[in-house]
Amino acid sequence: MAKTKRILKWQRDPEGMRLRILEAAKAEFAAHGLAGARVDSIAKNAGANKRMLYYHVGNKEDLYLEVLEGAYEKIRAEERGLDLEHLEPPEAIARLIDFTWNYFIRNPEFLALLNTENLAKARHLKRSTKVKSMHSPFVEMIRTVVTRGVESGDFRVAVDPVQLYISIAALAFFYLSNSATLSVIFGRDLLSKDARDERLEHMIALVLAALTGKSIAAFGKSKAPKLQVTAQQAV
Amino acid sequence: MAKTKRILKWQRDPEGMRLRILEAAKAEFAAHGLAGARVDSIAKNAGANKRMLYYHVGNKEDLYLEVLEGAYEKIRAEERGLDLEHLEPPEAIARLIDFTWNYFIRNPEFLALLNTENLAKARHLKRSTKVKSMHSPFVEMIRTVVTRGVESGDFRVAVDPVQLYISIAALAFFYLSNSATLSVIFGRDLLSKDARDERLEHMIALVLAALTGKSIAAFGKSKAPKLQVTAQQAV
DNA sequence: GGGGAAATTAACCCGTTGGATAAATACTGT
DNA sequence: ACAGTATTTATCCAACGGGTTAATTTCCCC
Repeated sequence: MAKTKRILKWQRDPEGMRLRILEAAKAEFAAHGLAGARVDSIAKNAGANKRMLYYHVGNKEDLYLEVLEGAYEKIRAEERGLDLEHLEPPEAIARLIDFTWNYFIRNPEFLALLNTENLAKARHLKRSTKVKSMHSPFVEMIRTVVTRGVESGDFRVAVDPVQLYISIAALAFFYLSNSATLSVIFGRDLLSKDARDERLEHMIALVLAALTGKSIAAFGKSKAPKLQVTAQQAV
Repeated sequence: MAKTKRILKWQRDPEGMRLRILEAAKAEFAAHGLAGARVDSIAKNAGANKRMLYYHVGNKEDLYLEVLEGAYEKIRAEERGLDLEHLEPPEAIARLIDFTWNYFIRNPEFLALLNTENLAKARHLKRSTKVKSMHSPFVEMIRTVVTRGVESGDFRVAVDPVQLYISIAALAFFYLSNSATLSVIFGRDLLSKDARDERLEHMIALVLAALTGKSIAAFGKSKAPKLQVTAQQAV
């Protein structure tokens, strides 16, 4: 064992390399869009060589699609863990809003990637086999909550779960995705802690007030637990 | 006057040329983003040549900023014509939603441009002198409506007009801007006539139900006048 | 311990793109 | 008719950017 300790110029690590490439690609595509992303920049940030991208994943568009699919998989996986079934319907909706909001805050690249894909008119997503099947379970989950809410008398309406989900996503997504321009226009920092707390309360109050028709004093799951907010104050 | 009828190879039309350039640039930036836009393509679609872009406007980024400023000016101008002052507050809100929705539908490039600018973290907008001042009047207009609504008893809450405006814009913007990916995911065509009508009703019902706490049978300004919708059905 | 596939590097290729320049030509108001 | 302005045509170019080729290194299995 008295071998000469060879100095390795590099180590083999295909899985790790692949992950680093996808991570760097996600950041690059999110920061600059598909057209603005630079393959060389991805390689460098992955601590790799441009050749590696093509070796492990494929060309720029393959890379992009894989990043996009990964992003969808990630949020759907977390959504599955939400477990809204055994919450009171209003609480379940509040939790859904809270989760969506915080997921978007924690994963700003997700927003940028979706915008990029929509600029491309979902051209890549349409080609994806993985993504299409991932969503129906989640819609059913929301439908169940709404149905339970109507039966229990908590909700006065049977909302289309797709409309409801889109609205919840919209309230969070637009605010965060467009915070840069909105902050300039309104002359406020919309991403400050206070502004974010205020927004979350506003969204929950808006949706729950519409669904229940009541003021919502103690739905609890708000990220600002100190403030006991009523719909009167917070919509 | 027996002049030779000269055959003109081209006409002078600096203003027209400038407009065509900006129009073509708007389409190009909206379709491909800032990085994806091609200066040569803009020139061709403007019926001009590349030299003219630089002669009349400037480089690519100057061109982009001018397009962006023009887009903001246009929507603010139309908003000023909304004239919400002498409507009943709930009707005023419904009209605002209706207008916002239809403006976005009529001007899809506006949505794409905003997304592009947010991808750039509002880098260009921050440099713009024109845009910053254009917005406060509009917020005041909404504040007035809300205040009137609270005083008249129509609204049970004094909403922050900025939050309200962002929410209204969000409900419309996200749906339309992301319609490509959402349509794939939910397996529906979200841009069909029926789907659009349904969405508009949903948005109005959601916001007005939250503000008024009542069912909203006849707020009238909906684009689907045949359907007399109650909040019960439409949220 | 060595052969060979797998992983990685380094170097190169070549079309594209934004931008600049020069010169010629045509138009239009005065 | 003239002068200044608008427009075209032609060309250039340097940087960039996606993609490829060939050589090199590593490491696993026999």
